[in-house]
Amino acid sequence: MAGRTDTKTRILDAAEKLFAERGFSETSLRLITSKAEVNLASVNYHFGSKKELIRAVLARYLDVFMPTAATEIKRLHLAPEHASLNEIFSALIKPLLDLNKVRNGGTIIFLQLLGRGYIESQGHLRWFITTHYGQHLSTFVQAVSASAPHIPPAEMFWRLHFTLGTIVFTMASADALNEIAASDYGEHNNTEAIIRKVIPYMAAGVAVPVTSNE
Amino acid sequence: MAGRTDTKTRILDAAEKLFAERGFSETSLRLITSKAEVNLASVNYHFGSKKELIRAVLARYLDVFMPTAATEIKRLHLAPEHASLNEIFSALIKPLLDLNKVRNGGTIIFLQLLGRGYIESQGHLRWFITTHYGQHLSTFVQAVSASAPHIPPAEMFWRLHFTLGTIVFTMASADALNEIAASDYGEHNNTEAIIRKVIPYMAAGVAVPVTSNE
DNA sequence: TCTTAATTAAAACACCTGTTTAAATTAATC
DNA sequence: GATTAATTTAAACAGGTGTTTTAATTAAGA
Repeated sequence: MAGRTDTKTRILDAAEKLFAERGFSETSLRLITSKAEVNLASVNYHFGSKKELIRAVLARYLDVFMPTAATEIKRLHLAPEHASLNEIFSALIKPLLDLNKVRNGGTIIFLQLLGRGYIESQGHLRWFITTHYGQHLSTFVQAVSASAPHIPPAEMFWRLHFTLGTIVFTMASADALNEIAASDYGEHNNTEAIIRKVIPYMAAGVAVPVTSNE
Repeated sequence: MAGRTDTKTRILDAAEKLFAERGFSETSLRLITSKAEVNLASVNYHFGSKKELIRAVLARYLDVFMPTAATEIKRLHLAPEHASLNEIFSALIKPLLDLNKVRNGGTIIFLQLLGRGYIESQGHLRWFITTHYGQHLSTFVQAVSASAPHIPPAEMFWRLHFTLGTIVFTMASADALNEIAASDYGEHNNTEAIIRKVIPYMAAGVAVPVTSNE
């Protein structure tokens, strides 16, 4: 290995921030490399293509988040009583907030990347995540299902995606919403506060009894 | 007026479909005009710019949806008893499904456009909607607040945006989710079925008591 | 019908995109 | 210290973008 050994890291750091706040296709390699203060061609040299850079950015977070999240969920399973939905969702708070230790603003960056990826990539990210982290994912789904046994699997499938939409859309607009909330209600929430607001909302929605609509 | 009088309409029809399924920045004017079978320059001639075309596409739906939605909400207010959250949200079903009469697949196109707009436009759409349709919007917010008086205004602000995220993200991924649901659970849902699934979820989340998290 | 205005059409414009090339430079190995 | 490999650099490439221009065509008004 040679050269300033952190060129790859500089690119990843600059890219994830820009991707999170403006989206993948709205972020050019020239913008990334100028913010990272590296040469344009270094992206293709180190990552091969922009698409693979996007994958690398996401993987750097998923590789940290997924295992620790799954561990937390399994820890809940060991408890004598079944955990409540609120507890299960809350078990994700620590893994999420730990991403702030990995990098400044890591939590919200990760959630924003997730949202951008789901919406922009037309299913590619969904496929990538389920094939690479399917084990961890089903641990989570099983825990939720066990905690809300009155919800049939197909209905649970939809509700968990509602949940994903709730958190991901919220985080994508978090900055804008926070500004409005601050000026209209004098509130000032950080990422953790927003997560703690959204969990009861999601838990209630996931568990609400299925009714044949009037 | 002269020429094939429906050039503007042809552009709008082609644009909204492409915008909804691939996003605004991923859709080029050349793709739009080729699908619409009109000349490239006609977009700038009739709309001035791509940005104004986007606005026109959204306005064509909002101008139909917003008034009828507000009318439905007001009708609920006239009832002797306060409407439940489920009833309020359900009051939006008819205005939404009526968009299918305006154009084939109008309902899902509108919701997808809304989601794309909120996420891609970095607050521009939010500003546009609140300034142009603020009256209708606050009618809705008031109805919801009256139906869940135990939720403080600031909390309600957040929960209604959670709700927006839920529906909008769901619709943006509706096609992909439907495919998975069909292959994994043998389900086949149309737009209305998904809307009817999501309403109880949202209503439960909006109304859940506020708790100081453990 | 003739004239004027509105619309359509083809081409070019200026700029931005991701990627590749080939030379210069830096680091590692013998 | 010489040689080899890894990395960085500047430049060019090929293609796509929204927009503008200029001329041809079509419709409308006198």
